[in-house]
Amino acid sequence: MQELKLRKGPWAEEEDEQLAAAVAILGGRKWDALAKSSGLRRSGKSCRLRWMNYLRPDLKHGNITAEEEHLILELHEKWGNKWSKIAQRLPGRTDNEIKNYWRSNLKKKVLVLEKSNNSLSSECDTACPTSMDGESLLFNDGILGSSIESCDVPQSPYENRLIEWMSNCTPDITKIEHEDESWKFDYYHSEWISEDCTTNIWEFPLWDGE
DNA sequence: AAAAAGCGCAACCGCAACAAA
DNA sequence: TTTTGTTGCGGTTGCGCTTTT
Repeated sequence: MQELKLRKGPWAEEEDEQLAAAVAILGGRKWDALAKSSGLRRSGKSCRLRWMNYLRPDLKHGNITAEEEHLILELHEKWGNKWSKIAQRLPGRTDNEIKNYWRSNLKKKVLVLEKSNNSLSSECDTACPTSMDGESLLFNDGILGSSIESCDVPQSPYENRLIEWMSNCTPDITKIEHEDESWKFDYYHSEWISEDCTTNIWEFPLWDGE
């Protein structure tokens, strides 16, 4: 008996309904069995992915907020590309969503800022303060914006919009180090906080003792 | 106005870890 | 203990839409 060829590519609305019904009855486990018994011509793997990344009722379907962006940055700095681990700290967000967001937004943002910092440090040394009272303040968005303006470096419209966006958005990406490593800079409130500070601004703890 | 480039996102692929037989 | 099947993860791709030239 020849098996029906499995479907690939975008999911149709009927398939979504069929999958949701199957999960309601069989539960979100045993994806292979679910795929077969539901009549969907999809692999269990594909069903799982569709459910986890799109159909799950507890998913958020809006834009990533500034708080979430900040948390992603913090956690990515700490854990690297451990997207599923990062996603666990952002309820309603999927690893795929965070991964895509990082690739399309934050990575570029970080690279541009790093690149800007490098060029500024060589071309506009006087415009970029590098230290303040024992703290190594490499740059922040205000300094970056004004420094770039003060430099005679040609910019494309795209760069101008990017810089404008970076200047307006909060929190920004900065690289600030405190001489006491147990202190972290709270980008959201723009202040230094102690790592063992009991007042946590986040719904979820950033440091889990690892 | 049209072509090219950029972007965002859903989905696929390969691999490793885990569980069951 | 080994084999086989399933699940979960991270990287990558493809496609449609938007923006730029």
